Order: sequence, then C-alpha cells, then structure tokens
Amino acid sequence: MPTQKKRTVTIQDVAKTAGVSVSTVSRVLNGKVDVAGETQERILEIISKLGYTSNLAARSMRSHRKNLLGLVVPDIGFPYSIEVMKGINRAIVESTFDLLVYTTGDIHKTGTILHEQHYVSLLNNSLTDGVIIVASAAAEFITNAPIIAVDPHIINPNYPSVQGTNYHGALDVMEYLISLGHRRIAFICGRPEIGSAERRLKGYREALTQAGIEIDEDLIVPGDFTTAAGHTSALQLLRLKNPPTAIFAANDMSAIGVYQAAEEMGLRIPEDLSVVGFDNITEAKYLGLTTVDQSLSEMGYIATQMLIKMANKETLDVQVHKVPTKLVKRTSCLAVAEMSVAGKQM
Amino acid sequence: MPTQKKRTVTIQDVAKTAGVSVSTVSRVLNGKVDVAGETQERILEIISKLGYTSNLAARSMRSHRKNLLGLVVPDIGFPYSIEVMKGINRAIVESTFDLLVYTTGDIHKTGTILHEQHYVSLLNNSLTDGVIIVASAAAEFITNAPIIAVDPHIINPNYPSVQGTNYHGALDVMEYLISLGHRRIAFICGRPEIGSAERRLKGYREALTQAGIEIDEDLIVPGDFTTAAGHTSALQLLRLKNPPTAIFAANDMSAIGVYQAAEEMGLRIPEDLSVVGFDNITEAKYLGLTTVDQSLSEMGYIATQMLIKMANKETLDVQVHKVPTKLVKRTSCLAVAEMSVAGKQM
DNA sequence: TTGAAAGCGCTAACAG
DNA sequence: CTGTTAGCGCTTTCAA
Repeated sequence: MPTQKKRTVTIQDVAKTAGVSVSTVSRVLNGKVDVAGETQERILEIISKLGYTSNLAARSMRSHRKNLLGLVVPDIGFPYSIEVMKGINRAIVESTFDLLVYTTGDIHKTGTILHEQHYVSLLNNSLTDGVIIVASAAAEFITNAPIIAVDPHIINPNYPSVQGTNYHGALDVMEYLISLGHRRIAFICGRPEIGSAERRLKGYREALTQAGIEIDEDLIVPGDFTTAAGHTSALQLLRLKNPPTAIFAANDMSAIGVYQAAEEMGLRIPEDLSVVGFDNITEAKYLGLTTVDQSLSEMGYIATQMLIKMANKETLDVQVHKVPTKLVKRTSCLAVAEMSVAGKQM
Repeated sequence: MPTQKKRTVTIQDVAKTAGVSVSTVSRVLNGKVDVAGETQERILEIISKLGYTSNLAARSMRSHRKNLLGLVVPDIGFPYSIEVMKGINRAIVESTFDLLVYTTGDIHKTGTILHEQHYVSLLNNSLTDGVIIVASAAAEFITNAPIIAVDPHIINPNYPSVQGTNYHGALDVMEYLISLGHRRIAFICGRPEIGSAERRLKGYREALTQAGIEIDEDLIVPGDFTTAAGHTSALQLLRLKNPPTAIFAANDMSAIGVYQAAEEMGLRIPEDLSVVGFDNITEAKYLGLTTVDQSLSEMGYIATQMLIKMANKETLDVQVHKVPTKLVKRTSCLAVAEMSVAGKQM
C-alpha cells in the first residue's frame, strides 16, 4: 500500500520539529490570536510539510464545541432515508457544521431501540454537538447534547421532533377521492406500531364519517409499507363481490403494489380505479399515481436547523414542528416526467 | 429539554457504583474472559441501570480495532452520492462493520483536495479502520489505515480504487447509435479535469475513427455535467446549419438538458433526434432516454468489500477494480415505468 | 481474578 | 507571547 506513514504524526512531532511546546501548536491549530506571526507561520508550514492532522478523538475529548452534528439512521440506502438526508444536507451546507452519519446499514442487523439509544449516546457523548435521529422507535434518550427526531414512531415523544401532518394529509386524500364521486374507498394500512401510519388511518375513518359514508371494515386491509403487502391486499380488495372504486394506500410503496394488482386484473388507472398513496418518494410518482407529498426532505431541513439552534443554546419556539403535507394529483406518466423536467426538479 | 443527564456517565461512575476498579469494568466492556461471573453480571446490570455508553473518542484513542469504516463524500444529497451509498450500505449490512459518513454537505463549502485529505486523516487517524472516498480529486493520502477510492478523478491514483469502464461504455453508445444509421453524432463533454469524463470523450472519438466517420470538431461541445450546460450546448448544436441527428451526453444530467432543448425546438425523441446519456441515476431514465448504467451502487459495494479485506490485513487481488457498464436502451417513458414496476426495481 | 498506574493526543488554565 | 501542567475517559501492562 503506497503513501502510508508508519506512524501517525502527532502534535508532539510538530512541536518538536518547530522547537516550541505543544500548547503553542495547539493555539495555532485553534486559531487563537495570541501567537507571534512568525511562530505561527513556521508552525503552519511544518504542519503541512509533516502532513499532520489533528486526532478527532483526542480533540473531542478535551474541547466541548466540535462543530459537528450527528445523524443516526438505520440505513442510508432506502428512499425514505435518502429523502430526509437531502434536506439535512441542505441545512448543513448553509451552516458552519459538518455532519457525521452513523449507520449499521440495516435496522434488522442489531436490534432497534437499544441500539438507537446506544448510537445517540455514542455520538453525543463524545463526538458531536447534537444528533438527529430518523424514524426513531425509542421513547427516550440519555444524552448531554441536544437531540431531535424526524418522524418518530412515538406520537408524543419525550424529545423535540419534526413530524408531518399525517392526519390532515389523509383528510385531503379522502376529500379528493370523495369529490371524484367515490363512495367505496378502501384503505391499505401501514405498520400499526408506527404513529404516523395510525394517523393516516384515523384521517381515513374521520373523513368517511364526516361525509356521511358508512365505514365498511372489509375495505380496511392490512399492510406493512411494502409493495408485496400492498399487492396482496389490493388483490383481495379487487376480488371482493362489491369491490372498491378507489384505494388509498398508507404509503407509496404499497400504492405500487396496488398498481401491479390493478394491472393483473386488467383494470386501468385512473379510469377503472383511483389509487392514491401517501408519500412521494418512490417510483410511484412516475406511474401516474396521485400521492401525498409530506416533504421528508423539508423535515430533515427543519430538524437540522432546530438542532443547530439547540446546539447554540438558543431556545426552541416549539417542541413539535409540523411540516404540512401536499396532495400531488397525477393522471399519467408522461405528464409527470415532463412536469419534473420543466420544473427542473433534479 | 427533558431526558438529559447533567453529566455524562463514565466508566468511573460504573466502577464506583459496582465497588470495583475501572479496569475491571473495562474488561467486562471488552468481553475479556478473566472476570468472575458474579462480578460481570453485577457490572452489566449497573451499566444498563446507569445508562452508560462508552466514550467513542476515548475508546478509539486507546484501542486499535474499531469495527468502523469511514466514508468521505462531498455531499449526501445528490443522486450520484446516493447511488454509491446504496451499494456501500449493502456491503455494510453483510459485514460486522458499522459506517461513519463524513460530509461537509457541499463540495464548494470548503475546498476540495486539501479537505479530502484532511477528512481522510481525521477519520483514519482516530476513529475508523479504513475509509472509502468517493469521487476523490486528491492524488495521494497520508493515512495509517487503508483507503479505497470509488471513481477517483485521477486515472491512475496512488491508492486502490474502483472504476467504471467509461471508455468501453462510450464505445457501446457509439456502436449503438451508428447501428441506428447515425453519421452525425454530437458529444457534450463533462468536466475536463475528471478522468472518467475524458475517457468517455476518448471512446466517442475512437468509435468514429473506427467506423470511418470523420470527426467534426463542431459537434464536440463543452459541458460540466449539469442540466443547464447540457441545455445550452444542445441548443447550440441543434441550431447548426447541419445539425447532428444524435447527441451523446457525457452524463445523464446533461442528457436532460438535451431533452429540454429538443422539446423547445419541437423535436421528438427518438424520432427526430436520438439522445444517449452516460449514467443512469437521474430522471433521465423516466424520460425515455437511453442511458449507460455504470452501476455506481455496484462500485460502492465492491469498494466496501475491498476495504474490509484491507482492514482485515488481507491482500487485494487488484489495485484497480473495473466495474462494467451496461447500455440501457429505452424508447418511451411508459415502457420504462412499467418495466421498473414489473421488475420490482424499488 | 483484580487493582494501580501509565499513557493515547489533545486543550485549557495558570504562570511566567 | 509562550511553556508547564493537569487531566478528558479509556485500555493495557504489570503486580498483587
């Protein structure tokens, strides 16, 4: 392996080479003003000549402000995490903070709540000035530095959080479908342990009640946010004696399952069947399916800004920040594609 | 702010509470066998009661193996980085390593080469067992632990790397376009300082030469991988007295610019104009544009596996690993959308 | 089987 | 303006 030093260059080496004490070097490193110009220059030169880099670990151990934010996310490869990270990224760009993302690659690799708590502590107790936790299942965290949760599973967590308006989004969906003349509208559930999924279901029920449409429990079918489950449940619905004319899926992954099922049954969307999915992050948006955009990226952006405020010891205006959802109506694939190009939504 | 301890719980606190020395606690923490079963249980209990988490910084400073890999990316919000991260994520899941991603959010925030080198050292000299660096511009790195580069700008870097077969991919594109009967094929360049962009251009030229088509330098126009530049250059091309019948864009972002330009000129794709873009990661794939898939995610996957080998002190079979590109022919948006659903490429 | 003590590389008083 | 000194929290000999 080329280009590798045998031993790491430390502040000691720099000090020795420069003929000064380590504290002087440290001062230069930290941009303190009380160093003679000549000394400073010499040290800087030696630093770059030796290829010295300060040891993050040692530095974090001593000083308190690190200008580093942490992000704990179960994986970094799925659309959901990616959307949130886009927003976080934007806020980081605008700030003076850097970002350290910690991931185990897979939520199933290690367990959940315990590990979330562990990683939050790991980062916050040593390296970072605060951490963002995405889709957290834990009810509380032990940490010195501030934390903020994006879309926590718990509805009323014990920590500041950013959440989408899931209930109202569901109301919007139903209002739209009902305005289209639908009376038999089915709902494909999300994972019941997740707060946001339950709010969507609640909105579904409430909208029917308000519209004076009797709730048919046969039209409420299980799901788990996957395309496979959406597919299965949609088939079940479409084979009913009295099938629904519209299906509201708890997320866009499930909606794609519905799309597949409709295709297999030879049904056309939206002529024969209206399909709406919550979320707007997967290929559903290219299939002409109407979706609810809860702007995950916006949630990441706002969360980061809130965290930075906390790291700067400013107080927060609200403990729970709500990001509004938006119904995105679509009719065909081509229309979408052209729209996204015209709007330069790259 | 609720749920926050005033002071971080340290190994000292655990030791004191358990009535043992810190070294005993440390032994338990590190799974050493020479601890009495009874003592171990008691300590474990106290650890969880106190909510103790070991300080990553302090730990890293003393021990050498950290089971942690680093990733340095200029940003985590752009399609390019995201694709690579998907593959890295997959490899991490399969391994015993965790991943720490370091980003400044934006390549322009801080500078480039110097900062890349800095971050690599930062991670590798303290926290991680090795780092992956994406789209690196630096020619060399000073680091103790191993590094691997994904798609480095430099063609022959001084460190192990994973690269796409850019030259051959370009050859494939040209073969395809020529087989369609095109003779006037234009090329929109990428950033000239980037090795992979230059290889694509080289492939373009070589293919023309081999096909006995004279190279018209007017058909080779500048670009910088952005949609805007692709748009401008495409307009320039299409307004030529003798315009091209096909355009090969150095990446898919530029290809979208071409798509926009064609639309403005009232040209239909592919009837009036064939468009091919290198890369397969943006919405280009939903616009019916033919693209070259260089499987960035595969590159991330392989790089991670190579890095793990190095971290385990195994030797590498090759210093430069080539990941083959693949031409993805498309004719219309709908076809693609259906294809991707049928294939369940979520 | 356990404890005491020596640092890892760094920053932050405190003197000078 | 600069050096001395004392740890940060942890792992790791070395003794007991």
